[in-house]
Amino acid sequence: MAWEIKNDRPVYIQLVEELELRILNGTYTSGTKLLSVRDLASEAQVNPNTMQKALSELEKKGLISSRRTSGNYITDDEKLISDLRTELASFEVGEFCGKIKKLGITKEETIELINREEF
Amino acid sequence: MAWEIKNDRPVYIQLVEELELRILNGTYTSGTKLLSVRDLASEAQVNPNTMQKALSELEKKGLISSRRTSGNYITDDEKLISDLRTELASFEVGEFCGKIKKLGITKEETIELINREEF
DNA sequence: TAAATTGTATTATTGATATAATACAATAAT
DNA sequence: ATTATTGTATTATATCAATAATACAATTTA
Repeated sequence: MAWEIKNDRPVYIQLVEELELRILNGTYTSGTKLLSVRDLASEAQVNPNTMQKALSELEKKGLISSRRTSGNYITDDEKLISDLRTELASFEVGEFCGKIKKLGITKEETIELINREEF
Repeated sequence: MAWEIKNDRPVYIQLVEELELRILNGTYTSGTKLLSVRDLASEAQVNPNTMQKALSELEKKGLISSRRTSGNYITDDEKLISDLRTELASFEVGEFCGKIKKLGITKEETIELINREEF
């Protein structure tokens, strides 16, 4: 799977975002085991330490749980996942509309632009 | 005017974005003189060196021109401003739709969410 | 003319981030 | 029982970003 890591922001932040996205959109199935730190790091072509940092952030959010010698597991709390997905969507909409509004684009123009996009 | 600088990304990048936004949306009038580096830095509560770095980025883009002992002037090329505004709007729409799509939100849901926003 | 303001450059210091290279104890796998 | 794998921790190095503190020449302002 594609890991598009850029140089414009801290790598570990981008890893957190990508991992979270994959949990929220179901790419990583609730309750299942994740690849190991080293394998994930290899896949994303980053240092294992950096991936470890990202995973520890995800554990803080309750999205994964790390079992010492077994691996990292996606949470089985599907309501948490669903709620966070809704929350993230709302956040993105708010951020986007804030930017667009500041540019002086109207709501109608915005919807027109979105209608031209492929989904 | 409000300068909302956060810690999540390089400060000078955020300054470039805010300055560019103000030029594109007309807050800073085409052809007029800008505040001095020091005054802008004071207003945004950042180091003058950081503001200077942001201004030099804007000059690269052609949005301002610096005159040695006189000050920084907003470009009088209104077509450039208009074009960049359209370009930025398209970019934001594309980025937003990409994120929303990855979350598994449909176009209809997205438009519904936007309709609830204030503009 | 004298003083203040301008953009710009320089040097130094600090903190955050990323990578590298190991290391270890506990458990899983063979 | 032995080996391999796991998350985790440590130490070191390099780079970028931000701030601080000046400095200077040219020009504008008083």
